[in-house]
Amino acid sequence: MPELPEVETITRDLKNYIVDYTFSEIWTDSPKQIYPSLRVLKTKLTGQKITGVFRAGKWVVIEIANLKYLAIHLRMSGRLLLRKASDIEDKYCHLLFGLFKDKTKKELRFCDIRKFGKVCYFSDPEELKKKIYTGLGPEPFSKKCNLEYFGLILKNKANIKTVLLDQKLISGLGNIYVNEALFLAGISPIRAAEGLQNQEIFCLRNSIVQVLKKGIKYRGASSKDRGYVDLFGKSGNYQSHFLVYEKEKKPCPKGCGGMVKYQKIGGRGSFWCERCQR
DNA sequence: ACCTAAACCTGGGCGC
DNA sequence: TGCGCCCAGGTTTAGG
Repeated sequence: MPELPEVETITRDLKNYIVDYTFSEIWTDSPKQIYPSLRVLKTKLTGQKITGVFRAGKWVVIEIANLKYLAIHLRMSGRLLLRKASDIEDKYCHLLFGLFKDKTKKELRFCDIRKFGKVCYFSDPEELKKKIYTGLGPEPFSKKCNLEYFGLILKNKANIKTVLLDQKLISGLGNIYVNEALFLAGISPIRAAEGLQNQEIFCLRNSIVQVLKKGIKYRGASSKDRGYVDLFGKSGNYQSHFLVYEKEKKPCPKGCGGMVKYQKIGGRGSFWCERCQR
């Protein structure tokens, strides 16, 4: 259930803790989640050094010596945990990478109750581009994601919420942060994107940047038992700052006297205040 | 071309 | 205690 801030938190920690480590043994009990195969992963990664880690939308990308890549998508229930080899087993661990640097050993464990997550090996930057970046719109914090671009993607008959969740148009937003951003911007999730005024587009863009930054500041949202935790198994704290998400029937935090409404929109749970969000 | 629903999976929580 | 049903923050695919 990780969205941009959760993936960003994991990525930053990975960058600090696994760069310069070398892959040793690799184990899985869920080969379906691996692209192209466990065999390729073992052949191509064993003995290779990690040179960098970065995020692309909701993907964690681990860069390996000679421009090879390991791209990981956590989908709904995926977790990445960095453990000592001697640490007790993690529940629902389906893929495990042994790592070492000099005499220090670690384990990068990919855990995933629902097995929706994906771990992909790409043999060059071209393949990474083709398989990952082609499906991703610009990063919300990037220069490319300016007002002009927002105006462009919002020329869309679909409702605003569906547009913002579309990774091809803008990458990294998920259900939580869209709910929160629309509340901040005072825009109803059921509005058609194409009906937004310039002032509203301006406000929406600012709100998106604001909620994402706040999400990163609090190291992500861990609102459900089986939800997101960071690389060390620790919960984030953004859920304590939710304004409308999971606040059904609670008073509107703007104090308008209305109540937070819940309804499914495009199959996704949506929370908003009908008085403040038009 | 477009939108919706189902599928991918599992386990926790709820009502009976 | 146990069964059946519903739910989940993501994404893809099948069907209308």
